[in-house]
Amino acid sequence: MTDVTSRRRGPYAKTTIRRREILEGAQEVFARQGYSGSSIRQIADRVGLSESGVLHHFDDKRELLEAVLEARDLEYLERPVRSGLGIVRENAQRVEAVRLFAVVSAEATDTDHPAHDYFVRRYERTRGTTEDSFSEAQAAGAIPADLDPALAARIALAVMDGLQIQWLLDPSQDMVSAYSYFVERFLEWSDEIDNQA
Amino acid sequence: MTDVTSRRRGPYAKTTIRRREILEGAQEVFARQGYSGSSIRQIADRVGLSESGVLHHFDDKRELLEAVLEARDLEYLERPVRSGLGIVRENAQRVEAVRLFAVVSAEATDTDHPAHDYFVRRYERTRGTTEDSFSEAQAAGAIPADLDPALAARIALAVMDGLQIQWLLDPSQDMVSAYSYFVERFLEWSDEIDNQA
DNA sequence: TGTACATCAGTGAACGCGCGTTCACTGATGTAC
DNA sequence: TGTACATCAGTGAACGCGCGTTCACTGATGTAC
Repeated sequence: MTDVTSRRRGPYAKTTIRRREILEGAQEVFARQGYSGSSIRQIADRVGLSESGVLHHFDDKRELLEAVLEARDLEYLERPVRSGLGIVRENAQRVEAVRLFAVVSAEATDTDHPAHDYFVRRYERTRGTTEDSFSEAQAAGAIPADLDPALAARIALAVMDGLQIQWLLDPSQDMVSAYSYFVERFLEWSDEIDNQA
Repeated sequence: MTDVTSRRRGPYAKTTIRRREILEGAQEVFARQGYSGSSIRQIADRVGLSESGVLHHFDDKRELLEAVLEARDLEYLERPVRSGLGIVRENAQRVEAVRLFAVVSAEATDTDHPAHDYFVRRYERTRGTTEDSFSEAQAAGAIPADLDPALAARIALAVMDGLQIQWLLDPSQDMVSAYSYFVERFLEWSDEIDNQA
């Protein structure tokens, strides 16, 4: 912590930049081809490094995937709490991130997949926070009081994920208007309020 | 057709059975690990054949995937037209088929994937038939007349796909009750009617 | 009912290739003095 | 301000392995006669 370990040099200034570059390249490759369909070679080429150059910064392929997912998650957490529609609007501008989660989460339904536990936990967490938002919205009178917050949360997340796959297969499909329509009819929530959940 | 080509011997009786066995094994493997994550070796082991034994019946890996998807689709088409809820109920008993489509369709969002065109076409078709069902249901007064059939179709399919991913990640999640709740609130459709779309 | 033989089902060895990972190395960087 | 040197970033060769696919083959099957 202080001088005891001050013999350790610590990374150079370039390191942070390089790691970020590698993570960006890895995300693009993983997003397109999934984990098992991607190779370190492809990622290295994209960043302009050798394979061992990449492995100098990340111990192995698995750690690279975990770092990519973690980085994307942190980016999400940094932002203010948004409505579901706000998230969909944002996602519509970020194909790469959407593709990453859609492709890798489907791949990760296999219990042997390196990111299986990660996605199980992630869905639990997302379901929980969405349910809480719905409960709060009910208390505020923004959505119907008789709506089951737990079921509604699962359904709303399902709509998001499902629309994303449709959109990735056919980019001309408009995710935002479809989700907006769902919010109107299912949550009986006008576009203007658009604050939570 | 008749005697002109009668010199051709045609496959043995065993062939049909073997091909089916291979397709079943291939489906299980593809469903778990996707296309690029699976190997012919894994499939051959499951059926009790050598790699070249499998390739005697199917020219290459790509053709094997196409045959698996086609066989699954034919199976679906053989059945009578069912309600969305009926499909979900059926799917809840067939993890393997659900997993196959969920995993491979996500992988196939990449335009270079061998099944990309297949899934693009499949979604178009499914969207179309679902929309038609909704229109008919509206004419019959079974669902609200002011519902947009096209948007509702996309949303209903999205709910199915999204719930499937949640279910695959956590098998304790009940797809049927969640979809049933969606149908009640979104289509304002009581469980009893349960006939079309 | 018997037999010849074309075509089938399936094997095992071999191929070239890309994979993830290791290792010894070279040069750059920054710190301690 | 200068210098020694530990630690860094990154390379290139090598590894063992599994991959999809080919090919020549062996034996089983079924048909024609």
